[in-house]
Amino acid sequence: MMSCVMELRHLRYYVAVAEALSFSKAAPRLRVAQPALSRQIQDLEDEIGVDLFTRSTRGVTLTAEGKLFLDEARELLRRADEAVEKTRALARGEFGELQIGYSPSPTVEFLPAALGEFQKAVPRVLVRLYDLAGNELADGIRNGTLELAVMQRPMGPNGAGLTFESLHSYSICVAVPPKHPFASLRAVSIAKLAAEKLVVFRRREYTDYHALLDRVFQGVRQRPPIAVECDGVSSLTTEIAAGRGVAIVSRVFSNTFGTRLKLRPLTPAPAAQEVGIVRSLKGDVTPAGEKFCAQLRSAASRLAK
Amino acid sequence: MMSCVMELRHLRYYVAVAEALSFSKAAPRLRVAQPALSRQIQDLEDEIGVDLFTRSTRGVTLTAEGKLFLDEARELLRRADEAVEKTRALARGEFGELQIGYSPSPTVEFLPAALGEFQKAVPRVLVRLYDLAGNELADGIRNGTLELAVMQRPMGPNGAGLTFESLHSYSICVAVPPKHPFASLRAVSIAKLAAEKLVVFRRREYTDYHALLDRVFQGVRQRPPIAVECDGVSSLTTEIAAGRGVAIVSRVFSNTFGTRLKLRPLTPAPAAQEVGIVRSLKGDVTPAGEKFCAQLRSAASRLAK
DNA sequence: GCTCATCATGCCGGAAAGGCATGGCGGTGC
DNA sequence: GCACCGCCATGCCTTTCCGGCATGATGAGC
Repeated sequence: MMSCVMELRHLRYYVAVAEALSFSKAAPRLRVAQPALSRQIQDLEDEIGVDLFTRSTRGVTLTAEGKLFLDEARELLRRADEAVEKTRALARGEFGELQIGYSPSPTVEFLPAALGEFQKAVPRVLVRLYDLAGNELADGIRNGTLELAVMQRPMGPNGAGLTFESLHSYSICVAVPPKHPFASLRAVSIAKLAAEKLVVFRRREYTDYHALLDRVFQGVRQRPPIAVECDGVSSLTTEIAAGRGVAIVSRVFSNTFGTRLKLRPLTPAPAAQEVGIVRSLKGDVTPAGEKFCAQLRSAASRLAK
Repeated sequence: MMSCVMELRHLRYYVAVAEALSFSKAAPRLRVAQPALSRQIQDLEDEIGVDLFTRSTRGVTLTAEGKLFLDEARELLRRADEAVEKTRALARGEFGELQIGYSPSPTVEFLPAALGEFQKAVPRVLVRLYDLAGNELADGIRNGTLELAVMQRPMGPNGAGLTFESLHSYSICVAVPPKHPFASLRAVSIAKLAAEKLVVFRRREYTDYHALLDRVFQGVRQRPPIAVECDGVSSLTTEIAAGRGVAIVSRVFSNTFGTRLKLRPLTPAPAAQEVGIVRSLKGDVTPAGEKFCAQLRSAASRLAK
């Protein structure tokens, strides 16, 4: 009986014989005796129902069908190796897709570097970055859309079902124009802010920012009045530089402001803004995700220096 | 020892288990006992070095790596089937490429029909047609560039190493304007042509045509003078219709000339122009080529009616 | 806690692949 | 033209490994 079905072994043998154009040459390369090879190729030809070789006493030549099948067999073997390699790479975290959420502003000092190094280290991982608001990031992780997020520590109900790993802390400061009286102080007491006007981000888009403000002024009798709400960092910078007021921001903005504004610490110092990795409590992180986290930690630790 | 290498069997088993999400469900479908399946999948996982299933007592689920590998395995099996099928199709003459040379003019009455029917019957065969001069066709077949050619019978040294199979014969006629005295005759004797002027195809491009002329006027004392050489059928038609002379052509042009010219047989009738299939004496014709020849014969035989 | 379903393991039988020896067949060289 | 050599095919035996049966281990459901 020859109810034998085609196996990859047949293809491996076939390619070897077709390349050597000889059974006896191919046999030792395959660590197999020539008669065994002979029979395997016969089985293959029986299975296909087509002669792939024309045998002669001087060796073998490929038939037209044999040439076609050689190409196909090579391709199949290549793809088989590739399939295994891809699967191993996925398990090693060197292949696949990564859905990552982030808040741009607080992560600007280390996320770009981490991402660049990650892509250089494992170029076969496709990283998709999602710039979302804080609660959207948290929801995305909970429902599995996002594997992890790089952002400030989630507060209150927003953090349910999530874990937070702090990578870096930014102290809370007051931003003032260079000629403002505060600029010459080493630190500014929160009480003194009552006499200033505040430039803030819009409450609508920046709820986390306003939560921060609430924490800073917690227990203060009179909060400073709001001079203007801004829709972003650049307009905030302009407003303050123009003297419309001062702003409460984290030290992460020091690079953004450059020499246009001065940052002074507050006394007593409010709780610092923590920035780090948020992931689901239960859902697993893929190996690629773990590698990305490691890269984030590395980039953030260099930042501390 | 588990020196087992991956075989298609592993992939077939894997896909079945992954689709059933159960060893015991998949086993009967594969006509295999469940323990055997179990072990084959274990071997596969060992070979890859990655867990593809997460086992539980209720069944199995795919890991992320398993999902990827399932896609890859399905694709591999599909391509393996395809490879075998393609090879079989090639052997049946239902797949591949066909390099075919032809002379357009003498084959116009059956080649287009044969080609159309062939493409309808075996659409997976890509037919490449080469419109070449007679000697180029013969050379192409001898050096293997062309598998066969559809053309007039090769004459003299041009036919060395080739076989010719006649499909249709066209008698040799004289083409005259409708008002020419010859038009009222039933046949024209070759001797009478001496008083006419000849419109001919250019010797440079139409060596076969001039060989035909030589045969027609073989043994004739005085050949008619050549009035003009034309570069194609349309200019030849125009010249004759304008009264510049008459032409010796095969009856295949009767459709081309329509009512603009009249064709009259010659007496004594010269050897007819045979049109058919030319192939190499030794080189094999592929199955697809044979199929094409059969289609040509079929189309040509209908022509005779 | 018992039962049931599911996957894993041990053991054995058999089919298929592999190895060795040999036969058949052309081509080469003397 | 004959002997020799190289190559592929075949016969026979051995080995390997896959498959089947029986059974164990484990967790879910009642």
